[in-house]
Amino acid sequence: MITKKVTSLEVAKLAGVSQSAVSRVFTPGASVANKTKEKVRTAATKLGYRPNILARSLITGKSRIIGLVVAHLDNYFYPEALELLSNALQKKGYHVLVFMATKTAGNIDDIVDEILDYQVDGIILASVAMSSNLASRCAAAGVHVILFNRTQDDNRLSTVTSDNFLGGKKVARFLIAGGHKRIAYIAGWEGASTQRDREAGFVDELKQQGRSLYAREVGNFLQDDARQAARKMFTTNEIPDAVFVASDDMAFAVMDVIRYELGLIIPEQVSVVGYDDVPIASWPAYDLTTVRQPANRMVAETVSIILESIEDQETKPRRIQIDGPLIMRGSTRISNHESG
Amino acid sequence: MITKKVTSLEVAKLAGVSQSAVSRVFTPGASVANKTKEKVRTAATKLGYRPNILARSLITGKSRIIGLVVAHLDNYFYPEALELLSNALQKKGYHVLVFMATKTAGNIDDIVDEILDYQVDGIILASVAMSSNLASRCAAAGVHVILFNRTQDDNRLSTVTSDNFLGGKKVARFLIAGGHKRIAYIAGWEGASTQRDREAGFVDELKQQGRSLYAREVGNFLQDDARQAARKMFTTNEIPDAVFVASDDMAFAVMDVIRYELGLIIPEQVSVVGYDDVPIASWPAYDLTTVRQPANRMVAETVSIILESIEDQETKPRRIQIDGPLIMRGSTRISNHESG
DNA sequence: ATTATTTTTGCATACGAATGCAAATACTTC
DNA sequence: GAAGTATTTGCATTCGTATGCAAAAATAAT
Repeated sequence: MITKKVTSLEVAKLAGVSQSAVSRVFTPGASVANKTKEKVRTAATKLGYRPNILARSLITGKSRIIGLVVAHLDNYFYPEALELLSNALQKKGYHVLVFMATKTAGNIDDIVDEILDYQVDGIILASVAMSSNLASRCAAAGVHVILFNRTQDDNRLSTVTSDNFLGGKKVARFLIAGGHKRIAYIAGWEGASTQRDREAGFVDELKQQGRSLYAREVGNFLQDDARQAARKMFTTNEIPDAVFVASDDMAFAVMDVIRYELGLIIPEQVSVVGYDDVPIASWPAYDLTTVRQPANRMVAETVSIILESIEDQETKPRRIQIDGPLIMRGSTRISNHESG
Repeated sequence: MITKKVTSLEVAKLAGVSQSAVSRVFTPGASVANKTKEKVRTAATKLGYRPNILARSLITGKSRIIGLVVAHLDNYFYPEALELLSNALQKKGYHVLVFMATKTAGNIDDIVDEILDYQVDGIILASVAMSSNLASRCAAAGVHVILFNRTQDDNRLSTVTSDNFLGGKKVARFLIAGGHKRIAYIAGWEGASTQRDREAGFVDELKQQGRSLYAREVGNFLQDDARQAARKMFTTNEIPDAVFVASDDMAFAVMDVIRYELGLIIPEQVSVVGYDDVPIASWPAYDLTTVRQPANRMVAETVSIILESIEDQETKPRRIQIDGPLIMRGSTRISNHESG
């Protein structure tokens, strides 16, 4: 197998022009006569020439690569977000270099170091936090960092999330209006800002209405932990009549335990609410009431922030919160008058 | 924001050595005295120096980037595979540049062209085919291409799949042994080799046992189409008593239609079998009998093929088929003696 | 101590494309 | 047709790192 990379020089030779001319033809906005553009184009297609992005990056300092760190691909929200992100960036001529954050915490910094090695134009951290020391290094390298679906108190980072606090409030309001008396919560991983904000909003609204949490367990955004939490929560004397689960993914596991292990009826005996509105939530088997995270709008914001920051290095970090509606489905009863 | 990239030259200056020395310190296997290695290392960490992978690639011709084209991230099998792939390659010092194949066919070639622009060391196409013309170009560029979960008659391409034909046979054998009389099939997209092989194996085994398909519809690997197919298939006079659905993802949609739209009982009235064994298949709400595609082994093979082909350009393409077990769960009845 | 051998080092160049600059060409305008 | 302006073009250099080669230094052998 003969590795034959066609270079601009060969094209130049064939077209009878200089290498610079070839480069200019492939550089939008450069000064080239139509005549030579023609010659170069035909020579290029004849040889199958395409500019070497890596070589170009070396000069321009722009690689058209965006680094994406993602964990939890097992939670449906992230594949969806990844697909949207990749597509949106692709349309703008950028591409996504993927880095998996392994579950064991603490290695994010190493990963970001690896990312920087590739001279990426920007970094997106999906549901992952970074050390402030590393944030400095990124800033020094001129690489804009965006947290997707997570916030962090560092004003060098942009963040894009849904309005988790408000989302939590909406759920509380809805459950109270539905006549629920014993309202419980199954938390996500407590280190996550999304978890904290959802719970804060939820509890805040309960308090405003003179209520408080009837029960609380931690599911860590993991299905196994969520199942454990559900077992514990629903094998007490007087079980909750409603539970807000911090993510859809956990909510499915909780519903399965409630129905198939404990034989309880949803929503008659227990209402369940999730968060995310992943596609499965609308499947009839779950038909889960949940707060939608508008992935498309979150992605759109993320992309626009990142492109802006690439074009204008002086862009200030932004913090976007996108409101998402409560999607009412069959996993919750509206009022307890019939069943209570 | 001052973009300050640290170069090997600056490190060299600080360490009091030549640029080559610095380079050698970061090139495994190069000849450097321990003393200078020390000096360079400390100077490097002091300045926060890390080699520029892009510049390195220009020289070595190796980018340590693997291009991955993926469609159908909405089918759980692919996020899982992506995670495994990315992790495995990460461990070997490679990274994955992701390209989404939009549903509209035909543009794969353009995408692969874009990939080649990044001077990738290899290309993985997940559930996607390519034109033979493009296969030639990749071969010419010295880039090894691997089809993941798809085959194609082109001996320049490596392919890694599960043994779909055998998988189909296993399902047929199992359904017949379970006493099913009216056995139906809901196909995936007919352009996909996986679909064809699964169906071929399934029908082949039926034939061997003197049976034939009782009904057949096409679901195109899409949930919407699968729902339509199910509605059509199960609103006839005498409905099938078993249906093999070409993917788990479609099978879930089919089960939902069967249960919640048509009010039929699974498995008493209909047995359902899927293909893939995605995580959801084991959730109690579905508890789906299915053929496991061993994603981890498929990924391991893929990675080993690609690394091998990078190290040794003369590697011949390989075609791997991995056997996967039939996972028996509650969506199928074992024998019809009780219910029939 | 001297020579032979191995290891280490720096020099210079290369990778492939982009770009400032000045020369060359094309186009206006009178 | 000459002078002036605008557009194209090529030359030479640059980006940051790797590497063949020969000189230098360190080590081994005698």
